[in-house]
Amino acid sequence: MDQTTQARYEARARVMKALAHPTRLFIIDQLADREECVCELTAMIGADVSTVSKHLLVLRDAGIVDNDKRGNQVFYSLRVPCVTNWYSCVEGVLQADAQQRLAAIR
Amino acid sequence: MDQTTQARYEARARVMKALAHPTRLFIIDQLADREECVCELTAMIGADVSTVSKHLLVLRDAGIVDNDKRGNQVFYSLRVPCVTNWYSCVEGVLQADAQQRLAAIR
DNA sequence: CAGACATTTGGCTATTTTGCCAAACAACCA
DNA sequence: TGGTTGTTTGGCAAAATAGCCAAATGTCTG
Repeated sequence: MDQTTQARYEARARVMKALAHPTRLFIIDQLADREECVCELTAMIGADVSTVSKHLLVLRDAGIVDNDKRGNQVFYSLRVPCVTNWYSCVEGVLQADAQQRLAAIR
Repeated sequence: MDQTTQARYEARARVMKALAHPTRLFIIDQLADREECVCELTAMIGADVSTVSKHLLVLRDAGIVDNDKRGNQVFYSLRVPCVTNWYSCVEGVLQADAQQRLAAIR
């Protein structure tokens, strides 16, 4: 694998890695409909604000969300909405798994 | 976030996490066309065989690949091909990033 | 300006992930 | 059977991640 190829896969992996956490996937889902402030997301998630803030930073660094400071609060929004399309595929993986486990039992 | 919801996001995150590594993304790409043996993948990747084997185990545990032992060698194949569709979206994230950086320079 | 509210940052520990080596296994071949 | 090839497993050290608390920053309001 040459260096250019390797760099491309590393860039892709950085994006994937940013999404590879339950809390961050939940955030993505919330932002699919509309932007939300950190306070609202924190209330829904039920973790420390600092924890949520760091998750948002990860998503931002990966280029997946944008943020907009308005007055007191900071609103986050999805920059690349297509990430929500992945779910059907992820669910496909999970369902294939479930079916295989069922088949093993029979 | 109730427990059922949390469990769902954790399941999704496990799938995403399995893909969140440059080497494993490369493997997925190779398997998009045809199955490959561990030896061939190892040659292409240029890491220790044991390292490649462990990456394949991660993908297998996540339900993304299947393996088939034939004689001496083990062939891996994609079980859920749709994962390769994500690339266009990931590239979208990366390109949006690049454009934003360009805009910042101007 | 002082206090309240919203968010980020620093720092720390616990946990997970990675990648290599060495060793174990498994299947083939002479 | 003994050696060779292909693959997995165990173990370990280095690096990355996660989540909490405390403290800093920024913004509004009285």
